[in-house]
Amino acid sequence: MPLPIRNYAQLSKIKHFYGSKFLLNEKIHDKILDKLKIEKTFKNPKEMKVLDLYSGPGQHSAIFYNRYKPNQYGVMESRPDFQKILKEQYEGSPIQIFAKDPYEWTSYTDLIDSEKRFVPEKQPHESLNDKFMVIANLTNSAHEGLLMQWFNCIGNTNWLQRFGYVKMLLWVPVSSAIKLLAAPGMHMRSKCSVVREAFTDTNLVAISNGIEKKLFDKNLFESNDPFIFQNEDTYPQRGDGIALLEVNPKKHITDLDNWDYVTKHLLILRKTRLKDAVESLGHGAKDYFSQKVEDPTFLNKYPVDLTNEDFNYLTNLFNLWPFKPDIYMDFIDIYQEEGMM
Amino acid sequence: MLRLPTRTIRKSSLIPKRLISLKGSHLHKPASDIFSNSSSSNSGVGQSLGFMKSSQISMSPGFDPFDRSHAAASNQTTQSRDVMQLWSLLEACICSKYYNRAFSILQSLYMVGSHRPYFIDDYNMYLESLVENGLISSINELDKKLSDDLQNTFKDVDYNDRTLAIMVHHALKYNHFQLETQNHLKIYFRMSVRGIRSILSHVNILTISDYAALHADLKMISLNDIPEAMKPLLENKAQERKKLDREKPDMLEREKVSVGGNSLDVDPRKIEADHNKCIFSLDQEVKPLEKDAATLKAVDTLNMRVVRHALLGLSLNEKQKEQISKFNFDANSNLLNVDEKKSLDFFEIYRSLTTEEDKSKFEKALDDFNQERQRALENRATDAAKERWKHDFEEAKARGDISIEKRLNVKLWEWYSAMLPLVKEEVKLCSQVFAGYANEKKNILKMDAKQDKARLDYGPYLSLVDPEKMCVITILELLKLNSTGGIIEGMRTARAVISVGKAIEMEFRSEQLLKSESQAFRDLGKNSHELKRYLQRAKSTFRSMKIEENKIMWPQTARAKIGSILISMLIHVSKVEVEGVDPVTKQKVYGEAPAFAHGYQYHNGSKLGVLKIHRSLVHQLNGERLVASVQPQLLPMLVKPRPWKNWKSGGYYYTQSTLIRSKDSPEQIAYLKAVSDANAIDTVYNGLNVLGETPWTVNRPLFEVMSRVWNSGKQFLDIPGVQEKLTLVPPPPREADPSVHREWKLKNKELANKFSSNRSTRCDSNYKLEIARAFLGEKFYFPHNLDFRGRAYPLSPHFNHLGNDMSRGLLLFWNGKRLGPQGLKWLKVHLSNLFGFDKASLNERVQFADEHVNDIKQSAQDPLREGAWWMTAEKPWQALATCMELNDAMKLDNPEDFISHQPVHQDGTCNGLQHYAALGGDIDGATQVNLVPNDRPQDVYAHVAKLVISRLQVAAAKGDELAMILKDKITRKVVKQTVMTNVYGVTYVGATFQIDKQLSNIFEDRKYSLELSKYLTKHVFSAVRELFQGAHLIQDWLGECSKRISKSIRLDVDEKSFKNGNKPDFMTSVIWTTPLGLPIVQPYRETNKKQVTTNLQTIFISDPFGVNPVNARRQKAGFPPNFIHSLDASHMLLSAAECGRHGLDFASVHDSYWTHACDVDKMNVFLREQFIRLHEVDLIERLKDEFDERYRNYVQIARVERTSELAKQIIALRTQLSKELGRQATLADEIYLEKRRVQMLQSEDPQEKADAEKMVTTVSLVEAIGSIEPIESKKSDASTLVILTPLRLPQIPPKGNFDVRELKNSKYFFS
DNA sequence: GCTCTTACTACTGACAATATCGTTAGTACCCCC
DNA sequence: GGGGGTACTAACGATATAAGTTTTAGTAAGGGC
Repeated sequence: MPLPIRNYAQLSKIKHFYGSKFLLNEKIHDKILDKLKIEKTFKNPKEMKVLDLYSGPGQHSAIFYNRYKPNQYGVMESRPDFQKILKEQYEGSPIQIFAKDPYEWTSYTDLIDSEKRFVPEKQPHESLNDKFMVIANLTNSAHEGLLMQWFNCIGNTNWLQRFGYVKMLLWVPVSSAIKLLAAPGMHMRSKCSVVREAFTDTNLVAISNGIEKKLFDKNLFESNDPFIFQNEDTYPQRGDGIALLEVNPKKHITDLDNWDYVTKHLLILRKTRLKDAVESLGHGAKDYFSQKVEDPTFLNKYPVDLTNEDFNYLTNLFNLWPFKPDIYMDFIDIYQEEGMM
Repeated sequence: MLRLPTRTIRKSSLIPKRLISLKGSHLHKPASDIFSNSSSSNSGVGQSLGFMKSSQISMSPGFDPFDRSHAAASNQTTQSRDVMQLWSLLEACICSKYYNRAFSILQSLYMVGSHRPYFIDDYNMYLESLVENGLISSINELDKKLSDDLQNTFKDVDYNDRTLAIMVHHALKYNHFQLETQNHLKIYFRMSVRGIRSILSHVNILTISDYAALHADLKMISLNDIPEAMKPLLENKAQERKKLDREKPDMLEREKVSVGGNSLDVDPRKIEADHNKCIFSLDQEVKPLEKDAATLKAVDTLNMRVVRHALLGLSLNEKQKEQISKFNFDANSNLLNVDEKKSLDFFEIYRSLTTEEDKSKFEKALDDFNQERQRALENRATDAAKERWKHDFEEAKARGDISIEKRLNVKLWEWYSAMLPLVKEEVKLCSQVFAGYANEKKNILKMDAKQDKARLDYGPYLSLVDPEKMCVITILELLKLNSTGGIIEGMRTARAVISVGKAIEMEFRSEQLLKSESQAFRDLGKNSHELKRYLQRAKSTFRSMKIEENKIMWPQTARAKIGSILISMLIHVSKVEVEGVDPVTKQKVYGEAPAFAHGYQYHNGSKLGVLKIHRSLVHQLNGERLVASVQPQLLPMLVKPRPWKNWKSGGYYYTQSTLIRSKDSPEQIAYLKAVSDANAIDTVYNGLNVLGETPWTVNRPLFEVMSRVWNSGKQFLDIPGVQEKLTLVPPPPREADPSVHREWKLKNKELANKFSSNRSTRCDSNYKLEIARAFLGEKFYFPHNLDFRGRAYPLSPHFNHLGNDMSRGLLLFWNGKRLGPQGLKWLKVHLSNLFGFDKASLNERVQFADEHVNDIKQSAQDPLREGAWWMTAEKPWQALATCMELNDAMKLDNPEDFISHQPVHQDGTCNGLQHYAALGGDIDGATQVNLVPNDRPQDVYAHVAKLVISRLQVAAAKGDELAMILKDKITRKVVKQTVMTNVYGVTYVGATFQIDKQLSNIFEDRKYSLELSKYLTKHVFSAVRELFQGAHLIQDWLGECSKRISKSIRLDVDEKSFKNGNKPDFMTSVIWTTPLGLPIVQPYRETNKKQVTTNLQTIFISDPFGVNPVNARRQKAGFPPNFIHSLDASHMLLSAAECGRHGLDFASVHDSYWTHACDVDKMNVFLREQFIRLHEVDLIERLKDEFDERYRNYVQIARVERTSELAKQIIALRTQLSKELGRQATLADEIYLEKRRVQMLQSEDPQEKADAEKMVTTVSLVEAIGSIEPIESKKSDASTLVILTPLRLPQIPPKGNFDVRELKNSKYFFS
């Protein structure tokens, strides 16, 4: 017997949406799932486990459950109004409600390691985990930081990503999608898009209508062919649009600390030729890199145009530099001092 | 309980008095009849203390805070900013002799209409420079130039007497015996605007020779026309001339110098030898500062001998005599005792003198000597540093030193040598660009063109200071900034460039001053000693004038630009040897790397430009004594500070300081200037001068103890130990849980934080100790100025009596006074207080000391013994100093005969609350803070703790769990900080944090203790509120007033404020006048930071001359505590002045007053009298009157229900208005109309006035209704209407009936 | 129905700063009438 | 020769950045009396 699904009109009555935005049209959710074809990864969906973070009112959760009947489907939601409606709707149903805060790392360790209420299968970091998937709604702009951290977790293979390369379906604000999907040379190219490039294959699955395509890589709309839904099918309607990303983690380098340092610093001077920009990596870096980089044209490039491959190359050189600075000193300790004068 | 005879009753009894004083009547006699003692005999100021005069000035209609008086040219911000920039550029161009550019800047300045009246000053500056630099070759040429300029180019400008002074000075360069010259001079004098004297008053233009020529040779002026300070010099000059005419001066003759009437015969040969030696040593060690330094040197040399002979004339023991004869009294080579062996302990000598006569002779001689040293000190710092580097470098070279670990100074010298040519080249390029500018630019390469364009900007500034000095300054500044701004091995770029730029500017200023001074007095060379006195006086007149004249500050952008230019050059040349490990071969690798590197760091997603200092250099820096690089403006002074005479004249001799440390608040300066010019704040100056004139010396025995501790490198009391380098925790494995990664980051941040705070306290202690070392045996002073609330602070930041326990322990009064019976008692009380035993009766405290007599002895004799008693004190270093003092006293047969130098403190018990209690008239509160006489001191904190406990017990009885847990845990200590900071407006969260700090000692669980703290804070707050009910009502009232004021609008508001439609920018800051007449302007405005492009990166800085919207939140939060602080500051200054008047040495740390032990009783009487004097007037009521007056006609924005009658009327009026305007009427329009109405109401014309009375505006509608309270609405939706209402402040809360005069006999008020 | 408490969302000055891009305003030059 | 338009540039403003999250007040709603 399928789980009941509440419609837009019912769900939009909820008092607080806590700054998050949800697609609340059952039909469109179905179309998106059609498009996603998660069966390709999860050969036997009935054996899979799904952890649905910041599920909100849980409409999509029920739709997903009804469609795939996964082995276990957990929603983690900490916000009272959502908790309330989830309980009303799904308490006692196959959808398990975890009243924990997805923001807290301990929520996961408690759930998985201590309470063992939701234990995904650990698979080697070789190909996508075919028993475990994460769905999350991070459309609250305040959660952008969390989104980026989750991407870092892919690099670190910790958090939920310790169970292998775990596919994630992430609802994010369009602005975050633009940041993450930016290609080399683009206006919004930044470290987080390099992170995405380095650790994942990410697709744009669906997106609000009325978004300028040119904000994305021009090939992206062709290759991903995202489903475009109407803003009227989302709630709350005010605010920017949202997008659904399909994140597929992949194999990547492991020397992340140096990589992080090099990438971060070079992207500050994104339009300064590499030969000059490298000097900001440390005392005398310009001399070192000019001497080590063999291809003279390479140093004439701009950091914003570099691919992750390029950054890996530079990281490698940096690592071999005898006089490289201490990358762990690269922080500022709180603002103190300054008496009166 | 509070009895409430309401304020109205009280008020009525006060009204007659207030009315009189409001009118400023002379008839009003101070209410001091009650105290017939001397406290209010201070003539003139009397009871009003300055408030009335001052507040009237700053509210008078003619006063505009945004006028140019403070350096802004008009109330239009952009214009004032432009003027400022033009000025500084003009000055720079003139000083760099870019006269063409200067002239075109003058033309731009001329275009600024509002600046026109002051334009002539700028023109004079230009003219003076032309004349001084010989660019005018004849009298006629100058005449022609002037008439050309003023008749054609600057038509609307008239010359003034200063212009004429320049002309006169110029004419006198030619043979003045020629008739033509004389004719010109006559014409100039006839042209005078305000009389000959006015022309002659320009002592900074006319020289002594000029005066001499005019007076003696030409008889054109009489002696009386000549400024007072110049007369004696002139007379002397006349004599000298006569002598010169008669005979060759006899060198030997003049060796007979007399001091204080004692003629000292000296063996001429010996003196000659001295003289030569001295010249020799000067040439060897320190390069002469400038070409005419030779002349000055001769004077100094003579002076030196005088000082020495004066000293040798005193009754001294043989050893002292020997020391004196060996001591080199050359001011230049003996700036300060860097080398202890060479030094002379003046204090020791002074102390050993027995007769008053000897003492005064000694002090006179010392003061003379110190005058020279102070001058040298303020002017020679950079040269001294450079010479040291050079010396070390050459020594190393001589030794053939090639070690990797070069001495720091050797490196610095190398950088300096490498940097210098670059700087010189750049300066050259700049002047080439300017030459090009003169011949109309020609096209060059694009890149170069861009660079040249930039040079046009910074070029003038770069050419002002000698390149050598700029190099030294750059290096020193960067080294000094190491590890500031939270960067582990480096500094913020922004700070670095600004600091360097500022240092260059400072150098320029003092160089300017020195240059013009020696120019002005160059004809007065070899003269006798008496003349020096006059010369000094004349010089100080001259200096004050020069300093005050200077209104120009370089814009931040200019500072940043030259700073960045210099820094990038230094980055380019400075290299250090480095070693590293090859990650592949694991071999050690050696190389060379830039010592400084520019880069960025992220913090919370925002980028921060940093200048990193290479590790290998950082290690070296930690070991060095950096005292050499302390700017002399930051040291105590060897002579009495220049007394405060007006708002920017006082303090150091060659540096300008302002009375108030305003951080970029032109508004504040404007108010200050207005009252200062009207001489309305003399009481403030008096108090401040007393603070500045207290002579100090270093406690040598204590210094020696500290020194030993320091050199051990170990942690001791509050001195952190030496730490090698920062070792961070290695990162966790990649796949560790994110929370582990986070922990790791936090841990490292904490480590770094601890490290750098340790480093900086150790560094700070190092500064303190090094400065103390330099001032061992010296007599010195702390020049003071005020923060914006009027609290006094010493200008010298590192080492002063406001510092920590260590600094305080190191300081002694230079003057000694016999203890006497009371002195001995107070010294003991002082010791007891330092141990924290300060809530007992005085006798008990004396007893405390008596009981520990052995501990005292032991502490004094063997201070570093393990577990010595003094270390257990709350303020150990001061306790040790007091132990030593007591011990020395007790060695005498009669300890009361002991001459004591130890400052004894009297602290207010929670001074803020004392003022609040006096304001609110709370009897309970007043009792608790010792305003009411009592036989033992009351302990507020304990009392509050008690109140809290009883509250908790009540709550616990009702079953409150938290209360049950807490009720036995409350001690005095738990609540102390919160009670104290409550007065200063601590937030709920802040207080919770403070309490948690205490509770976390008791409760393990952090979260739990935080919860408890939160709960407890609530109770503490309400307990304090209950105890100081009146005080809190006042606090609320103050808060409400400031909120309304900072959200009010002036009628002549700038239209730009309404750019956001009906949500205008609020521009009104809270302004009040302290009882002493000091206007206080809360400087909390939005900062308007902008990016400024520099050579290295853009930096983000605010323009100090912008007038930005106020930050209402801060205005509100800041006002109550600031008001109280302004009162305690007033109280302190009054007490200081009073103590000064009675010959007491006085110092203060805000609410802790210091004097000699024997004078404590007197001081206590004075300070209580002054407190009463302050609070006799109902200050709150007066404040409201002042506010009502100052903010009369201001309007505020309110919301009323649309359905109300008023709303309907207003809507109708607005509709009508819109129709008339042909567009939607705005609030700005309404304000404009209201302004018209108010203006017309004040009109002289009866018709206009009558019209105005009939006029209806939206504001007048509200006014007619009176109170909008019944229809006021808090909501902001369609049902409400936004309207303007007149600004109305809330009613003053009722006052309790504590009478402040009771205080008179409360001996524990301060104790 | 009223007041008081709680909780959420709106503040943001500590994005306690900087690189880069886009837009606008201003200026100079050229061409056409 | 003048005026207008165009082209260029300086100047200003806006925006993204990284990635544990952060106070604090004000307002709305809710619950208790």
